[in-house]
Amino acid sequence: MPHRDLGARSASVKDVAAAAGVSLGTVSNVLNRPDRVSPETREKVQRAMLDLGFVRNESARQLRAGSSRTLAYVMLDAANPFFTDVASGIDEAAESADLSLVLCNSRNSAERELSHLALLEQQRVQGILVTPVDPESPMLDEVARRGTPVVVVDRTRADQSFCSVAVDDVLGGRLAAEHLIDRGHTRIAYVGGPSHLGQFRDRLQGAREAIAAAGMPEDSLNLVETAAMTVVEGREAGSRLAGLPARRRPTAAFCVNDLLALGLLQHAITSGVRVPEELAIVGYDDIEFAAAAAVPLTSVRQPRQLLGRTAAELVLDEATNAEHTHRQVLFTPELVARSSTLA
Amino acid sequence: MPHRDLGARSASVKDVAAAAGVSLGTVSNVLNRPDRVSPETREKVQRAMLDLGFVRNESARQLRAGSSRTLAYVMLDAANPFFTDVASGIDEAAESADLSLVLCNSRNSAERELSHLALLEQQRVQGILVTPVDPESPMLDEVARRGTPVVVVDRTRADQSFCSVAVDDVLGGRLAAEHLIDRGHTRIAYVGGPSHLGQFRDRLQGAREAIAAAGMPEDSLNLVETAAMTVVEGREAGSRLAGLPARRRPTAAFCVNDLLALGLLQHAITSGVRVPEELAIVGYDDIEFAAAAAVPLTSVRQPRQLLGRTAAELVLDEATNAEHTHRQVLFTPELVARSSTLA
DNA sequence: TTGTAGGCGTTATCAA
DNA sequence: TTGATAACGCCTACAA
Repeated sequence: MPHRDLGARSASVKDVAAAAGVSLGTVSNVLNRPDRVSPETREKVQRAMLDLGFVRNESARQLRAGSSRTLAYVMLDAANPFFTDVASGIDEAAESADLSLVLCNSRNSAERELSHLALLEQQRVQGILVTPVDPESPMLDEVARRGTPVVVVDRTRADQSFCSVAVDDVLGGRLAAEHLIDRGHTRIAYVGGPSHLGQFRDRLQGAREAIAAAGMPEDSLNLVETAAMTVVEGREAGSRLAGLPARRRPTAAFCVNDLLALGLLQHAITSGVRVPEELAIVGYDDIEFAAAAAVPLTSVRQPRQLLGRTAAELVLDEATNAEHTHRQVLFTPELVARSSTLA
Repeated sequence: MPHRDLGARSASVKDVAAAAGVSLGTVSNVLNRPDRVSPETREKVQRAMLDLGFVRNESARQLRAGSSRTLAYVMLDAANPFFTDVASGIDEAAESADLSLVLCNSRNSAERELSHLALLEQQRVQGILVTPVDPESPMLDEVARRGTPVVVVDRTRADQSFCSVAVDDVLGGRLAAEHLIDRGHTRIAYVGGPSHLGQFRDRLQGAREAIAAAGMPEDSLNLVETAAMTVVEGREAGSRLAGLPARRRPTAAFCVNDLLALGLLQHAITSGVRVPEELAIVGYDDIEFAAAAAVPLTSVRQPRQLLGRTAAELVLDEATNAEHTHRQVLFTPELVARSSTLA
């Protein structure tokens, strides 16, 4: 004795028409051009819709229309506040354009990313924003080639076959390292990974440039590679640093993102290492929690919301403007100095 | 001179059939029952699909099939790590069931929530998980009545007309207050808001029960109402507390969530108030950043991922099992004591 | 193994 | 103002 009709197909315009005693076309008119139908009929039809619990079938609608009213953002890691801020920037822009935004989380898995992209493409979304696991993934090209606008967010591609919005990571790395050098540090850890990530490499390059410009030896920079950019990995990196003999131990650490920096900071504090006196720490992203940390974190700020908003605008342009040309927007990061580097 | 055909309709099975020189049914077979078609034909068809950049039209597919393969979670605030953890629990369960999860963010706006719900309903998603702005919203009933399974996450309803998963907030409030009472505090601030939120009220009730059980006067609890549960509001609450004359100023604060607690902590630190000596702080949720805070935060932990996973299982049961009956699952919170309350 | 036909629900066109 | 009809793209019987 089932409690509920599982297969109960919901009412269609046809059912509504029958119930209201009008034709199917009239119902459609009530929905789409209410002014073309007399008040009484309109009311009768609306009454029937209510009674039957009529819900427009978006699939049918879209099939007919050919395109949807939604935008999608495939996030790399929804648990990282950086990306949720980017998403909120996108959301804003989507709302202004009267589109709704759906979020998909690839959780750092290329496979999940792939299946999300495939589904979104099949759903004929207006455009896809994506922070890809691997920006060089050929899937991105395929999706774009088949006609869905794709914009790469917070990453760049070697070629210029996409619109992208990103922040100058080399500059950001340079700013962070210069700041530490200015404060007199000569042994600096560079904490992050995995090392194949573009951000890891770019920020490292910037840091190296700063080291070189200061006339310091290359090995002033001590690489501490992590498996991921999470708080847990940051703590782990902390214990690795602590394991070094004091004379070789860095007096400062530049972390590729704030989650790592927070983990590192946490390790330092629980093991009695004073920050910044014994270990200065610079993070990256300036997420909200950076300022609220044990020791407020010096960090490299990126314009997160702006990043998202701009990406959304680009994808909309690509979706609606036949004259669209790809653009690679590069924003400038900014160092925010706080106690974690200021004695 | 357009660079691109905007309206270019993408290839359909019919086009593929024509290109491959087979019938439409064969193409469909290649897609859905590849074994029923000879290897050569199959290859020919696949070649054509590749050449034409064929992408299945999910709308058409769904229209035919009647239902989609996606689950949706309408989040209250994607910027709150608590909810992203819940989301990841849902995601896990969805993945096991071979459904894909889309996330929508209502950003605390009833209006946005409404439009997301409407669209999801029209899209005939398999089920909707939602942490509503207002659990009593009639829209939830309507959606459910029209046939889309709806599960309320991290909230409860007065009636039992939905499946819901939540955590015992009264108990959580009691645990937090008892902990502070045990540590000898007699003037405790209760920080949170807006005050109409169920969580605000339930946790407050729990705190009051603890106060009463300890034989303390009711006004041992000092309400500090905030406009939202964010870090910024927490800071603001801090300055309000600081404004009280010392003899009336609470020596401890119980914050309705960790974001508030982090903001409060941040204010305390920058204004030289020692935590926990001068002000003990308890948060709620035990988000990852709580342990990494300036002073590691005592907090009431909720089983976030489990919450999500359970909610997903309930909605799937409702979607597939005709014998389904609504259940209200209530999990038990747990106090995690850290330095912010331990001198 | 392959081809043909009908229908899913909506919308728009056209005729009444 | 209202009603009939065709089409969107896919899938599945059923027929060849």
